[in-house]
Amino acid sequence: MKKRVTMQDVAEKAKVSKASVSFAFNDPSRLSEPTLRRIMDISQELGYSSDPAARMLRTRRTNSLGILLPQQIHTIFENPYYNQFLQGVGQTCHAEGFSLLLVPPLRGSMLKAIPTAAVDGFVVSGLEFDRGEVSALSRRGVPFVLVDSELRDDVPSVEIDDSEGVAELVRHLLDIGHRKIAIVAFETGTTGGYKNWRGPVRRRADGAIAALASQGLTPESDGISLVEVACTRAGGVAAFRELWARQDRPTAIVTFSDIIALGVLDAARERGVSVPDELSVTGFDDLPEASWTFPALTTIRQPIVTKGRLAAEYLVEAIGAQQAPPNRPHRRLPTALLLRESVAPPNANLDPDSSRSVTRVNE
Amino acid sequence: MKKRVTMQDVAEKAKVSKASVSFAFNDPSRLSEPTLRRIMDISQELGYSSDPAARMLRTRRTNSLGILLPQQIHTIFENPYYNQFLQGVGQTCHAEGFSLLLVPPLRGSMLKAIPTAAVDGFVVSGLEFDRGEVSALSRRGVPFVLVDSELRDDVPSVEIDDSEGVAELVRHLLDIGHRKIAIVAFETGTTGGYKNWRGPVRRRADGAIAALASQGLTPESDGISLVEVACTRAGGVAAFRELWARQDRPTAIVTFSDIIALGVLDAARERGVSVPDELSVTGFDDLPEASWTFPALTTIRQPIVTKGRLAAEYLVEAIGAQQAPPNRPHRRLPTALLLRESVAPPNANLDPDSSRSVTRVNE
DNA sequence: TCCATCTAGTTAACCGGTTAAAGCAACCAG
DNA sequence: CTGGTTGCTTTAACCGGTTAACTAGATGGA
Repeated sequence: MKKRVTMQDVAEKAKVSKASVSFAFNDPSRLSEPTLRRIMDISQELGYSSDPAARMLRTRRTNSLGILLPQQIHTIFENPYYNQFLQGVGQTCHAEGFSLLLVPPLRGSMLKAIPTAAVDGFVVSGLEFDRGEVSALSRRGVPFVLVDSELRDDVPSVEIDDSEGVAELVRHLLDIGHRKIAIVAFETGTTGGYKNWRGPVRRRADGAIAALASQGLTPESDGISLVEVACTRAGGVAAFRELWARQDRPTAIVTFSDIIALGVLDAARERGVSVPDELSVTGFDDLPEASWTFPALTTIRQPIVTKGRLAAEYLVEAIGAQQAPPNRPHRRLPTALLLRESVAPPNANLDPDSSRSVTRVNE
Repeated sequence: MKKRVTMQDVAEKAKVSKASVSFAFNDPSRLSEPTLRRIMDISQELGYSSDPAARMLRTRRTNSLGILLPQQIHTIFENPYYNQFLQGVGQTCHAEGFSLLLVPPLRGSMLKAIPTAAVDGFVVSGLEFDRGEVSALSRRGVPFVLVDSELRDDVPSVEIDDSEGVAELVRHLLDIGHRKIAIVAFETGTTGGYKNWRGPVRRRADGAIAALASQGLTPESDGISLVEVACTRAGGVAAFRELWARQDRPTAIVTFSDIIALGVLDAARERGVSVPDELSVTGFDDLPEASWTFPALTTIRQPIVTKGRLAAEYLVEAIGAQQAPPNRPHRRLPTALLLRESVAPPNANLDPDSSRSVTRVNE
């Protein structure tokens, strides 16, 4: 158990000041050739390695970005959405030379994790509503960018047009004749039904409700229902079973995540229900899996990788400009409706033509 | 642009010492009720948030683990292997309350990234041979665990039995009659053919060669070949095309990664080559995708999640014991041969019985 | 000769927390 | 009255780098 080697140790042995040792590593041109060589040799000999914490304290730079996450890390990696999102953030990290710190909730709270992370800024994911996080982030004194949570006008954010994405899909279902539509959201940790939903789920539900309204339908109308389940394949299985057990079965199930939709497909297949002949199913995200399944999933594509990349770019920009308040803090990315095989008109035999893949893009 | 609020500011306004402010946050029981309340109120009012760098410098703790990676972050997230591995590491982070810092190479070098990362220890992945990294890590003064690189006896590592895994597979292929076997490795950045391969690829190749030897075959024998491609689906496609263009086509392609194997399956299907009737294909890893494809992939399962979890647990243990040298630094995990549909005897019609899934476990 | 300039280095003040040790008052037991 | 104990708070020494400002000596042009 030997003592750590510090800059002071090197300086003494090389008979120079601490400053010179610092220059040797950070600005070698300020030293003469022999001095530089001596310092480097002695650093090598003593096994010197500089202390990141000390450097960070003095320079106020860490060279890492933080991602504030709503769930524990191992859960995040089970979710293909985050895989894509982190790819995008990773692109920016690479381009700008940052490391990436994954910051899960500390003792169950995102709030508590904020003051302890040594980062130059935060990308905040999954903040559905503000329990004090925004204020804690401001205190913290580093820039931050919210993703999928346009909570306040004065806080930068990157998001997608959840509402219009779902609205477009639901309009399509209505157009081809569906009138018994079940909406399957993922849980937001609220109680009291869809009226208390928050964040992206709320916006998606709003889009669906708006589209339904154009046909005079409401969430309370016969045949329409809104339920919530865990955002997992198992959640999708549960959703299908619940909906199929009802008197008034839906002809279309609109889920707010491809993962849930895959679970619905699993359960339907298990039950011998043919998709899309007896039931249409839709997803959200366009994960890679969505196009591999049988039948291929009709879904709302969102540019997840781009979202991650842009959020991080935005953040890096704010870090560079030491305080310059961004003048247009919100950035909204479009979605695209991908029509694949899992949707057909209700009670129709499978029309071969309907299985072509068609794309429509918003905006 | 306002100045940062420090502990000193709070202390002055509350008419107490810096130490009391520190106690208010870290050990409130040391303060009287009114003082504590006053300090907390004023912290709130001024918007105080403690500085992680300063705390880290003084306490010598960061509460984060580092993962030293061989590629840029966005590339890592494209690789399902790392997805699983990070899940495992994430489990330990959760259990032990750590954040996770992803540390990609800095200006192309893992070596340069080591001194700048503020972490309590490193899990090192993909270090195929030592260009000074081990020594830099020692200097750095934090514990570290190598994964899949048993480089030195005195450095802790977690790995799998690559050699025996592949040997078992190749023995099986030989048993069922294959004599024309192509081995497809992924690139290790070396030149000069298989004799210069390093790391896991080297060990896997050694296993294959040992198994071949039991039938009097060598890498130079007719029908046997060892090639290397990128560890991507596209790499697998390229490998199939090259091998299939030869005079002496293999009856079995043994790849060192499921990703490559999937590419081989893609290319074979495109070419109208039936697997396993005309060609047997095998992978390595048992990624989730391996069991979904048609035909399901015969592969060597390795416990990736467990490997990540154990490496991190090992690291946390070393961090806790401030210097205690671990007495058994190497941990080797077993592989399992999973026989699925992509393998059959050469030139045989598909035997229905051979498509059952069978498992054999080493050791 | 004198002053400006350049080179190679030094000095010392930070950065913002933590914590061992000490101080001080009040209380208590002998 | 004395010495010990308890409860609350302060003092001051760190942790290990970075960097603005300064010095000393050499060079050089007028």
